[in-house]
Amino acid sequence: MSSISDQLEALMRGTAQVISEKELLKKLQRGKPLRAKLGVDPTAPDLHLGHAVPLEKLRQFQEFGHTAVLIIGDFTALIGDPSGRSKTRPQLSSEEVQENARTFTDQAFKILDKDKTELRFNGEWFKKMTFEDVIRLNARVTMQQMLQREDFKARIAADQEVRLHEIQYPIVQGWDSVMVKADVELGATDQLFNILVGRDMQKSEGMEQQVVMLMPILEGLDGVQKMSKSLGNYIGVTEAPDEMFGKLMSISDELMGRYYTLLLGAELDASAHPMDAKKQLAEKVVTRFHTPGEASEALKNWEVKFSKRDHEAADLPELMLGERRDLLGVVGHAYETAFDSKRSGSDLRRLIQQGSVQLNGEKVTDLKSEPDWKSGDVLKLDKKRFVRLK
RNA sequence: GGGUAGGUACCGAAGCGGUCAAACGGGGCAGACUGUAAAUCUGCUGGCUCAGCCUUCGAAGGUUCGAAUCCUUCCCUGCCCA
Repeated sequence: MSSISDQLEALMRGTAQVISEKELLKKLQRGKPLRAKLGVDPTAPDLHLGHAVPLEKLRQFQEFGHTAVLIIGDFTALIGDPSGRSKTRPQLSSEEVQENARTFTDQAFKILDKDKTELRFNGEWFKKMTFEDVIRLNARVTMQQMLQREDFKARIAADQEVRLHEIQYPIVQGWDSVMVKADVELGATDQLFNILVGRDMQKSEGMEQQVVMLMPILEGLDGVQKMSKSLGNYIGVTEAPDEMFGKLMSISDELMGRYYTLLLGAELDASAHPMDAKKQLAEKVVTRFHTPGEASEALKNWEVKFSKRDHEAADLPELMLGERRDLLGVVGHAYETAFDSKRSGSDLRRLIQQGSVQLNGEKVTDLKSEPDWKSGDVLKLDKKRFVRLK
């Protein structure tokens, strides 16, 4: 068993802000397992590496014998967290939320130890509330407090709308902390405000206040904006090894350092060649969500496909020709069947005319031509997509 | 409720009767260069049976040879006042 100070040091690692370390120490010294809370909204059905950052921290708590309390915000998702938002989040229907919640938890347990996780849905307590309860809950906070919040302030300053339901969000999230008696609440840095409200709520309930533990926000593939599904700059935890590997390889060197600290909890070895370092990063991350075997397979595949550009040897999706034999038709068919991606005709035309499409390494730009398709031919669609004809 | 400013393509933002599928910027995609990187340069960025045609500028009507641009009604948002 590790000492309290070792534990504290490990828990503090990689955090962006903790309020406060002293409180955390005090709680740890008590020797009782802590209740570490992480709330997630099942707004998007798929988890990505950005979500993985706080989940990893939560797992660390589990490893030290604490209880992970994972709250699925089936109720809060109906509101939509305004954190970091410059506009109102769309509200989801209960059906969508239910559906998302399922896939969400399945994926979260790729990281968390399911047996040591207390899974809660906040609809459990909120759906029972009467309007009177809601009013009373609201009486606990002031308008001024809510307006202190940066997101709201900014929107108000920019003359953008702020809907009343949005200012309910922190109150609701805060109440979660009371209901699950959280000792620590984890979250990304944009959760500071929400989590602090939780502390206030606990205080007014005469409870010991939770420690706020904030994790940095992981930038997406573009290296600028935070990783999010809606921005399309994400790596999903369920993505195939090759896909995941490829995406990781496409990040900038600068971003790679971030990923090292936040995803691997390690420092980037500055002496290594950036590409080697990146390959290692990719391999480690893929291992985490798949298996070591699949990870090294993905590495090999990537090298064959992109470093050596040896598409003969690469493991590519196979394509059965469809009805059409003309270039435009085949390319469209390839996107649809091999990559499940529907593109408009104009889009395909553009791609072809701009020289993205190559047959066995040769650019082919005549839309209507009907090349002599042969089994084994390699057709490049765009930078990342290739198929082999069957 | 009163006053006022607005609603334009993925986003921001021009346009204010024809030359508008709609300037410009961002984003995205592609090409060149590379380490499938970044940066940079270039091109593309509504759809289609693509030298042509069809559908877009909050919605529905109307005026006109012709509307994103004018009129009417409606819907939505900001700001000021109450």
